[in-house]
Amino acid sequence: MASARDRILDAFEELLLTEGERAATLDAVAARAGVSKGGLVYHFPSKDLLAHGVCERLASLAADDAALMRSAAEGPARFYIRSSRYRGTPLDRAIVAVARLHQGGNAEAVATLRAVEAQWLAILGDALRDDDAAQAIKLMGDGLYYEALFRLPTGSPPVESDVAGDDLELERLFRVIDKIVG
Amino acid sequence: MASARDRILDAFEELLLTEGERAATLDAVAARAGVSKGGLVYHFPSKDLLAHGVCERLASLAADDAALMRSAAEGPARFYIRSSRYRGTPLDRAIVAVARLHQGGNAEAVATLRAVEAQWLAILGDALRDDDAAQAIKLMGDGLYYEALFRLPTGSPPVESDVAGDDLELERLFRVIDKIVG
DNA sequence: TCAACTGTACCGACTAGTCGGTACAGTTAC
DNA sequence: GTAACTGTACCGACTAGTCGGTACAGTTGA
Repeated sequence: MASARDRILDAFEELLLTEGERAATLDAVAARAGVSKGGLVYHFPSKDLLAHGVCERLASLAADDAALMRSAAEGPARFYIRSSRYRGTPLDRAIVAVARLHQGGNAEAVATLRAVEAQWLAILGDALRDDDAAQAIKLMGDGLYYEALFRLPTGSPPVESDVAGDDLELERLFRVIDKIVG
Repeated sequence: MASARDRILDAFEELLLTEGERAATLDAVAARAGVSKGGLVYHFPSKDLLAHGVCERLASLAADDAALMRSAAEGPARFYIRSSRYRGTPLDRAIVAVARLHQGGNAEAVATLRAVEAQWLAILGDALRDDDAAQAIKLMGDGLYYEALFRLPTGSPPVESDVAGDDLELERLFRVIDKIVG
């Protein structure tokens, strides 16, 4: 079993994803993590520190992802679009969780997301050597996340979408991207 | 002076935009609208009905916008990208307000936004006769809104951005779009 | 014509419940 | 013996919604 600290962060993320920021109360997080409220507070003395934990996790996962993106065989643009589709990876979950925190007015969440996105845009710009194309592709990726943000929340099933159909959609987007960068 | 009902809806939108969903409490809305809480409740007996008022307003503004988009001289694609940049128009404000309501778990908000977006995608598809290009352009527009959603909130200045610079960015996006639809 | 009444618009104090956070005594595992 | 908890009781701030009341323009009927 994962450490209590990790289970608490997982539970917080999960609640942010599936129930929204308002429902992610300390009591609810403790219950889902299988610890008492006292136990939660032992690890995270305030809710801000809990949010900080999720932001840290995002920053770390995003740094790993950036490294993969730079060295991806298919190139950063395809890699970026591919990974912009919500797939429930740890990085996906962290991004959406932090986006929800931002909606709740958490300042660190905005800064963290901005840093992550700036990094992506920089990698796209470096690889494509065309700032306009990089910006356009970045926007398409943002759009995919925006869609995910609206498909996910409030008690719906955990989004186990049609993978074959999604791959088709991805191929279509790749063809459009080829027109942009070509 | 606008009717109390309209002032209340304006105040609710404004608070959703600038302070976020959590801060848009009944007391705060009443104070900003210049009515008492009792007066607010007279017009909107529950918070859900207040949200319903904003959703109705969005649906109406979006219908007007769809008509303009269909008959735009520059074509629906350029019109869509142009209007996807946040400019603080009544439609912009209504969209962001409803997006924030969605984050707060309001079911009607999701449905309203989905309907509006489906309409846009349909218009793009009809005009371009290319579903892939339509989807890509739709994503770019979503991405622009996603950016706006993250630039706006939590006590920041009301976003009066550099119009000349933005127009340049728009021209660059248009050139990318020409590659897609060409 | 004027008293009685109706409906609309609004005020502000209050209530019941929720949430973040505190406090602390006791338990378990290494 | 100490770190990592559990369980419970509590507090203060805040929030949605309630409720009794006010003001006043317009209508009705003798």
